[in-house]
Amino acid sequence: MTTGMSIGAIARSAGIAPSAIRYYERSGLLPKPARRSGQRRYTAETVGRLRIIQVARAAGFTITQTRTFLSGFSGATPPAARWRALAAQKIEELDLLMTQIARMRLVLKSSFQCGCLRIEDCERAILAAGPREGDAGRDEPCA
Amino acid sequence: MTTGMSIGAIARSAGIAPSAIRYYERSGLLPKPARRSGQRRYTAETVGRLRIIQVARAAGFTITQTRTFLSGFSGATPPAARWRALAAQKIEELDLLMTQIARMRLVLKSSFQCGCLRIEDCERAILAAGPREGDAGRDEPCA
DNA sequence: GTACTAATTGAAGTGCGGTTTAAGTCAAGC
DNA sequence: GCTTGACTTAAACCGCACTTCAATTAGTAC
Repeated sequence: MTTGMSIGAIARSAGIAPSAIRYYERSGLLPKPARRSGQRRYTAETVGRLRIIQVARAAGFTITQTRTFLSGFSGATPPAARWRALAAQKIEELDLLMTQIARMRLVLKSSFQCGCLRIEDCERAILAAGPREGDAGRDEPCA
Repeated sequence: MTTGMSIGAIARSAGIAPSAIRYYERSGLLPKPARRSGQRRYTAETVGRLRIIQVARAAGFTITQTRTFLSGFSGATPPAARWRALAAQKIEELDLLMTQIARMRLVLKSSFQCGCLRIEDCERAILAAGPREGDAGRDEPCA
């Protein structure tokens, strides 16, 4: 604690490989940490940072987008225009993704509840609102 | 007219590259279509199939998972055990993903509304509901 | 027949997100 | 001193999901 955590320790506590952490550092997602005789020393703060990175990645951010995401918070600077645009665009993407996932979930759920779903039903269920159009409230309970 | 659609036509109408369609065929996501003098001929049905594939991919299914997903509906066969297990597991993944995306969306939204969010606030917001992080299928049997 | 376009193939290439490898450094314990 | 184990680096490698390439063929227009 007083000495800081090694890369192995922080990797274990974040459930991630040391190689990934080095890769994130190389990619500019993590700041270069202090070193003690050549070895990286991290604080607990970095664990939180790693978790955000994991969530961002799981939400579909690329490494580059995640870097922009993180740098949107840099210091006390209010989000720059570039960051704002990215955020707005990403929100739209996330909304679309959410509806698609919701539909996919519905199909998965109903398909192994009723056991009689055919692929044509699936197409209708998933594609009900079209891949682009924001159709409201057409949640079909197939089961 | 009843000659069916060319790969170029179906690619345009699905908003996807012909090369991707051939790749899907190779990967077993699409059945081998009829041929007229060597060239693939598709029906409109395949457009729907392609859309499902796109949604499945967008929801995070790999090609292999998508194949299992599609084959879960094969013929009139009720979903097999393998498919059911995949579906159950995928639903859990999707649920986790949904909550994470919702949080991410919230953070994105609030961050460019108030313009004063710091990264520590972000960590608290995103990580609020606990670090139940998704699996990456990292268990590989050494066979 | 000639030209042009869109299709065909297998093989090789690409970009992403890491992982693995090879060779070496450091601190501790025997 | 020697060994052990966790770390360091650059560079090579990997799997995925496609894309691109090169050479060829089929159909249509003139």
